[in-house]
Amino acid sequence: MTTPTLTKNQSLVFDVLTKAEAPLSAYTILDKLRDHGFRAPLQVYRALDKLLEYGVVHRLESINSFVACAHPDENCHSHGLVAFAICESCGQVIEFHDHEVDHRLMDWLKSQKFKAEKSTIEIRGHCASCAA
Amino acid sequence: MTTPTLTKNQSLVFDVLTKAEAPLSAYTILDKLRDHGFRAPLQVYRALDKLLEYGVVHRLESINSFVACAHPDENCHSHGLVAFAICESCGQVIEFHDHEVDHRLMDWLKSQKFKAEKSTIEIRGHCASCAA
DNA sequence: TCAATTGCGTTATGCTATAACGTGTGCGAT
DNA sequence: ATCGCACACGTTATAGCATAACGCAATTGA
Ligand SMILES: [Zn+2]
Ligand SMILES: [Zn+2]
Ligand SMILES: [Zn+2]
Ligand SMILES: [Zn+2]
Repeated sequence: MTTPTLTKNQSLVFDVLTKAEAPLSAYTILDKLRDHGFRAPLQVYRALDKLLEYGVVHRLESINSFVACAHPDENCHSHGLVAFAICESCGQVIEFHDHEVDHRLMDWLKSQKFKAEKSTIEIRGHCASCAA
Repeated sequence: MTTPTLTKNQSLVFDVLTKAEAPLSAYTILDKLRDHGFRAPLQVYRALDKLLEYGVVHRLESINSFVACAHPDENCHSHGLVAFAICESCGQVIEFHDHEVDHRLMDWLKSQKFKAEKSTIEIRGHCASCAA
C-alpha cells in the first residue's frame, strides 16, 4: 500500500501538480517541465500513469486534467469512491469522499450485477468565492 | 420543456445514436453518416450540442462518447443527477437516477457553498453478461 | 552471466474538439 | 417588399489530447 520511491520524471511531474493551484493538462505539465529536459508528451503521460497507479494523483475526466490527491495520507481511496467539485472560474478543486453515496451507488450496481472497477464523480460549477 | 423539431442533421445523428447498442464517438458517428452527406466533424458536433441541450442525448466524459437518453419521456433529468454504468467489454450503458445520491451530494455541495451546474457520475466495469 | 523488467527518449501518428469564414433560408419589423 | 436578424449549414484549417512503435540503458534476480 505504500508508494514506491518516485523516479526523476515522476517526481518532477508530481511536484508540478502539488504546487499547482488548479488541475493541469498533460501538455501544460509538459510546458512547465521543458526547462528540466522534457521534450515529448509521453514523458508526462508515462509519469502520470504511475502516479495514478500509486493513487497520489487523480485524473479529472471531464476536463482532461490531473490533480494531486488532496488526502495523500488517508488511504481512503482504497475503500471508497472519490468525488470532485470543480470550479469553472478559478479551477479550484475540492476532493471529497462520502460513504453514504458510495454504499448507495454500490448497492445499486450490485442489484444490477454490475462489477464496478473505476468510478468518476465530478461536479462542475462555481466555488463559494467565485459564485459572486 | 418540450423538444423542438429536429433539423435534418440533428435527426440523422439522433437516429444513429438511438440505433446504436453502445456509446459512439463523434468521429464514429461521422463515419456512419458519410453516406448521408456528412463530411466534417463540425456537422456532428453541432448536432450533438443541440441534442445535449435538449436533453435527449448524454455525453459520457470518461470515454469521450455519446449515447441516446434511456429515459426520453421522464423529464427526470431536470430535477436530478444522472449516473451511468458502462461495461468496458460490450459497451452497454445502464442509465440510472437515484434521488438519495442526488440529495446527499447536493447537501454536501451546499455545505461548501458550491454552486453545482453540471455533474458527471460514471462507473466503468463489467455488466452481468460480461462479468463471466 | 544472462534474461527479464522497468524507465527513458524520440518520432510519428491517431483521436477529439473548436476557430473562423462564408452561404443560404426563414421570419418578424419597418 | 426589403431590411435585418437569427439560425442552420458547409468547408478548411488548426488546436488540444493521447498512444504506437522503435531502440537504448540501468536494475534486478536466477
Ligand atoms: Zn485523493
Ligand atoms: Zn472558484
Ligand atoms: Zn437520460
Ligand atoms: Zn458487458
